[in-house]
Amino acid sequence: MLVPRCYDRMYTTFGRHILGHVVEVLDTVGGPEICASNKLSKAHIGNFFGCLLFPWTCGGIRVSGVLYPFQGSGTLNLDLNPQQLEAVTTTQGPLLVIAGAGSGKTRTLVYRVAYLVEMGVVPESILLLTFTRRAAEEMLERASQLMDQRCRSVAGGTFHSFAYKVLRQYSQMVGFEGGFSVIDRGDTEDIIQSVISEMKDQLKNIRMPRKGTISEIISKARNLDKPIGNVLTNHFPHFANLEHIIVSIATNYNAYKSTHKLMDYDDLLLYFVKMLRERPDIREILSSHYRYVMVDEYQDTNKIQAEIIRYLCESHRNVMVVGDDSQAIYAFRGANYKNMFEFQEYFPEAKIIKLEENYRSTQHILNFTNAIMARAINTYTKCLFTKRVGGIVPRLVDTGTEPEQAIFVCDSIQYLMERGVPPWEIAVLFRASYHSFELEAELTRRRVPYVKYGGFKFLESAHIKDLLSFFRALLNPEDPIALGRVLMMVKNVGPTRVKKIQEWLKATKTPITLIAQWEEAQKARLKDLREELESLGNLFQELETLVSSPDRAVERVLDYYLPVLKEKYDDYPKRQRELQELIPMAERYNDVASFISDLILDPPNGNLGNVRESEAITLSTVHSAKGLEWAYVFIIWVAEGRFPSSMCLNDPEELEEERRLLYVAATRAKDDLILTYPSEDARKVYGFEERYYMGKTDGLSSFLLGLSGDVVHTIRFRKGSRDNVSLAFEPPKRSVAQKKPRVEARQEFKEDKAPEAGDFRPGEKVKHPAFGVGIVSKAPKDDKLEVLFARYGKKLLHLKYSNLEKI
DNA sequence: CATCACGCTGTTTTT
DNA sequence: CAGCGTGATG
Repeated sequence: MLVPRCYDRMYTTFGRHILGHVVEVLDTVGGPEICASNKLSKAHIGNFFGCLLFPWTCGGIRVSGVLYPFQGSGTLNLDLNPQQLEAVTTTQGPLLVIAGAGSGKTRTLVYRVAYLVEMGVVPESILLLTFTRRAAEEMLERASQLMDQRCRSVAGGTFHSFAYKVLRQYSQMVGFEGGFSVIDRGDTEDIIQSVISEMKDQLKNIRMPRKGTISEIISKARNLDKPIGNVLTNHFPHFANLEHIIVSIATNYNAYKSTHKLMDYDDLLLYFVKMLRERPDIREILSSHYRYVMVDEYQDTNKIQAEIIRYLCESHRNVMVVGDDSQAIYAFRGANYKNMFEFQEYFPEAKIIKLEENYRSTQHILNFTNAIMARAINTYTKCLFTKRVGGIVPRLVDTGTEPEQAIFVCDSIQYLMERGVPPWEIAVLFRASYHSFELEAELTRRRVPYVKYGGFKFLESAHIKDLLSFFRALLNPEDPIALGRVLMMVKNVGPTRVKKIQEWLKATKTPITLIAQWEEAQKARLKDLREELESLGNLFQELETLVSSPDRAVERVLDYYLPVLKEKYDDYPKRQRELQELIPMAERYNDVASFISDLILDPPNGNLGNVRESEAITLSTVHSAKGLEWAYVFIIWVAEGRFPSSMCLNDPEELEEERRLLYVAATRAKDDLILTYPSEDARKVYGFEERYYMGKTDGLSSFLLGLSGDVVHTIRFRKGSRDNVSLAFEPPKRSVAQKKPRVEARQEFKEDKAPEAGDFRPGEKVKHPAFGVGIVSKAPKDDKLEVLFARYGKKLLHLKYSNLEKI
């Protein structure tokens, strides 16, 4: 007997797999014993619409071996809600999806890819544009698990990587006949530096902004599609008097790039859109190739990206954009969340779908985030709600000083891990990368492994740039910056000789391999120099034979470079290890050029491979945490001047973005959210801080002032009182007396023996130190076990980390 | 001509 | 604290 109310939850299970689970369908009604089960086959299901009807003809399903008769399946959270389903199945025409935090946006995109393929759309004609390439890869991976391997052929990536791909194909159309190389921000700054030194007679006695600031100004002007003067008055008023100088630096910078066949990140988009504007024929080719376009994180696209989308969809108008205006956090680099609303102007026939049910966080957390956003100046398009009950009210912890903040967070993390919370469910978020330095030191002292995301770039460290410049110089002999960097590594070669050598190379058209023939190096006095140049020439000669085996090329460069590295840095062992990480990365490529361009378009995150990710907690800037989630989230430094950043306090628009940033941070939390700030004067701790924050009031972030006690609980923490940590995590009603035996019981259990996989079977009742009583819902696999808890919902637990007890 | 030691300065977020 | 320019030294 079928229970009809389950229909709306079941009708979306259209594949053999639901998010990686093997699904079997039970033919008859009744208990597990009498259910005959059929493995779902393609034939059985037919197509998606066959699936829609499917539940009417069966008695229940079995998911990865666990039985879900229809009577109890209402809690099964593996499918789509009606809005998500509508977004998935609306494939024709423009579609705007406004998707709140944790509303299953990614799942919707994944299902939509799978659905399109299921409906017979050629995978190569689907284009999925995302914010990072990792996001695209993960979505396509999940879609492949849902459907089949065809989903891997879907075109996906960032706007920048897509632009690169297209521009390489049509490079002659944009005036780059022999192709081009992509440069990162570091290269940009190097070029600006050299442009400035060329212009230095014009610039004497002028106090110039730093090169990083100049490149920021130029980039912002281009991304906003506004003149430099405009950007200066709006964002850098103190440099407004330098307008004509910066404009001419920009002109020279652009000229430099085109003569040397270089494109920066902005160029990729700008040349792409320029080509689309001017060439209806190419528009038509692309538009007929990519028949279905999807864009994720649409609130963080800029005007140029929106224009690119319009051109790409010109003829078919099958475009779905997904975004959330309340999570727009990239205005500083020219993003324009108004694209979300302007979409309807260009696509008036667009269907609009809102996803407002949050599946991630507890209601307590949403109460908090809603309260933060309720005080925003702008009004946003949705309000989140959840069916998740239980959990605990977010805490705001005043930790006194910064060292105590680090101690509190470390104590808390250790407290949680001792109680079985796996490290990958814990994250510490902060506004700016350097905010975590103190915490990192404390974690290192206590040997708590962590992975840090955001801030410092692997690619920007000097040794990596050194290494890459060999390949740059190899691939693009017209790139004097890269070659210059290489030459500077040679002993007794400084800026002057670099310049002379480059001029000589150019004048005599000598290939780099014969660099040792440089006239001046023939002098007997400079024998050492000539030998150095000879070995450099040999290196390049060998590299030319290795262009199609990047891993061997990296090894060869390392042979040459490691001695230089040892000379240059005291901490060379660490740097050497990082460099060697590049070898396995290079192995995946067939040629050096694609290895290098991929590295630049999708730079790897900071710490590579030093810790096993499964052992490590996460530290991340809020920007880098976008789209991710953890059970326990700490947000540190919620202090005025840090979060919001002191740089944004004067501008209401920027302050508004800071607020959204805090919203993004808080909505990463599934079960528990803890905010911390040092209320006392932390300035005395660091001389450096003292100067910077002089005259500013630290103290609590204005975003958190005057929140009601229902929304957040305030706690004081001072060093040396670990009780405070338990206070922060345990409901106040529970007495200390009750708490103690629990801990002892756990220790006894530990002495016993570690639980084995075979000890737990689906359906058994277990007790978890932090989550309480639950029922095993999925058999152990790879030491992992899924348990359904009354208060916390489904949890994937690691047997090694969670002290589970059978009861 | 390269290199080193010194002191000053400005601190965000990223494809 | 690091990245920069400056001036002294080899």
